[in-house]
Amino acid sequence: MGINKEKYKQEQFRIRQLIDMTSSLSLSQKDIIFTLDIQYQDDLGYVAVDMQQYDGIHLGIHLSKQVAKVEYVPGYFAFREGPLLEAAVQDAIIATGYSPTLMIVDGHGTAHPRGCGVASWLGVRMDIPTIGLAKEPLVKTPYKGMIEEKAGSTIPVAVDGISAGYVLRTADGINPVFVSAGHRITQDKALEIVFALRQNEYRIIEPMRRADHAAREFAKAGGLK
DNA sequence: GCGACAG
DNA sequence: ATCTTGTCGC
Repeated sequence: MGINKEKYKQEQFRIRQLIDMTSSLSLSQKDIIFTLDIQYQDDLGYVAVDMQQYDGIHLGIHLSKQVAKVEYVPGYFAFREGPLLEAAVQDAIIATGYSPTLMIVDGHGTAHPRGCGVASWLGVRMDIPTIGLAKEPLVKTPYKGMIEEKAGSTIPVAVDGISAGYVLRTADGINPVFVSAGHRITQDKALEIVFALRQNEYRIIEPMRRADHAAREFAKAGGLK
């Protein structure tokens, strides 16, 4: 079963109009950040929602299993993973009582061919600020040989001449990551927050590493059944 | 037509 | 993303 790309494109264009990337989100030390990651076993997603305060205090991780109903197609990732993330976040809020001031999503926000990656999709759907944080680029942008080796170095990314995020070196001499606004945040603020969350010499920020690890362990345990 | 293609 | 052996380096 292939997906209906035309129908999804229209939905991406519709959501793109609703993206707010001019609001200047300012986080306080006690504001809560949810960082999301999923491990799959076919269409069964093991979702980990890491919860921490901006000051670094870890609040816990909420786990839930969600079923994907759409296949993965590059450029349409949000339609596969978005619904699982939304359900998992709702679960986490109900189960823990914590509500996120900001959510960090494993994937792109505006750094997308049609300016509407999974982080933007989720942010607009839930009307919560989001940041897209990806390990690989989706929109081709030159940065190799251009970005400095030093942690903190950046290269701006543009899609159709519009600012769409940054390539960010999170650790000295290590492959960069790709940061972009999801919703209700500026590109610069998204960059600033991701870099502030980098507390070690790892490429992936701590909350994302925790979510990734937790989802992996969860899938390993759940997958034995 | 060919290659590229978040997770 | 997932599958999977070996290998290099701290």
